[in-house]
Amino acid sequence: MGASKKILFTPQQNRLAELAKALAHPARIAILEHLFRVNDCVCGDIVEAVPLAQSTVSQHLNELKKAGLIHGEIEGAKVCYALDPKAWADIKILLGRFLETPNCC
Amino acid sequence: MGASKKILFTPQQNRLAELAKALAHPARIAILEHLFRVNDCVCGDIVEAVPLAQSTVSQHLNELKKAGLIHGEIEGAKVCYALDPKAWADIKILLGRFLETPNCC
DNA sequence: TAAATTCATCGCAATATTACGATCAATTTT
DNA sequence: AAAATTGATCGTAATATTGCGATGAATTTA
Repeated sequence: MGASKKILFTPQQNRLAELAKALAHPARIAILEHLFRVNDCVCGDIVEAVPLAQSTVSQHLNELKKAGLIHGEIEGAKVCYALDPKAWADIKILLGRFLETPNCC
Repeated sequence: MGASKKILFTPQQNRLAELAKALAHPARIAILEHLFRVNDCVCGDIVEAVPLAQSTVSQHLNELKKAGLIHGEIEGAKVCYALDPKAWADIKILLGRFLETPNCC
């Protein structure tokens, strides 16, 4: 075994875990921070902003896309990546609600 | 290769990724939600709240411990798990600051 | 003391992630 | 048209994660 057992959890729990997973790598944090800074539509200079090989960065971009956090638009030979406002609102609500639950022992 | 290259990123980026990683599994979300609900010091009934084997739950608890989000205190034969208020404040600030960065394209 | 409970850890297997170089298709530039 | 740029994808390899049963150490209960 070793496959994650999504069936056993609620959609909310799975979605929250999925969003967290998208943030669970410093390179992806760095990519998102870069997209924050350059809030104009930014293209593949992301590769230069992250100290990893081009193919690796491409994979990380794909994971962010799969989670719905960003989307890329083809613009000639380049691709324009941008944050997805809808998904971003989503993550704010879900994570916000999660973090603000009254806690503690 | 395959090892994560922490050296290449800032401590903040690594810590944020580490915290996100701790949340990146529905079972761990479920465990934390359970600890939220039972805000009295709760003991190992966590296993019953999560539909996985005891050994697996124990591993997830250990990952939450490693990230500093919870800590367990031995109380006789049982162990009392509770949220760590300090780490929780930490995650709120780091994730909050991250999520509230002005965005978007 | 013997049996039961509680929870961590070990050993194992399956799968996922991380990373890179090489390559490919598409588009630009020369 | 030929060369260069851009960025996705493939192949490969190392390592991490997920999950379970079995076992073990400690404590409780009978």
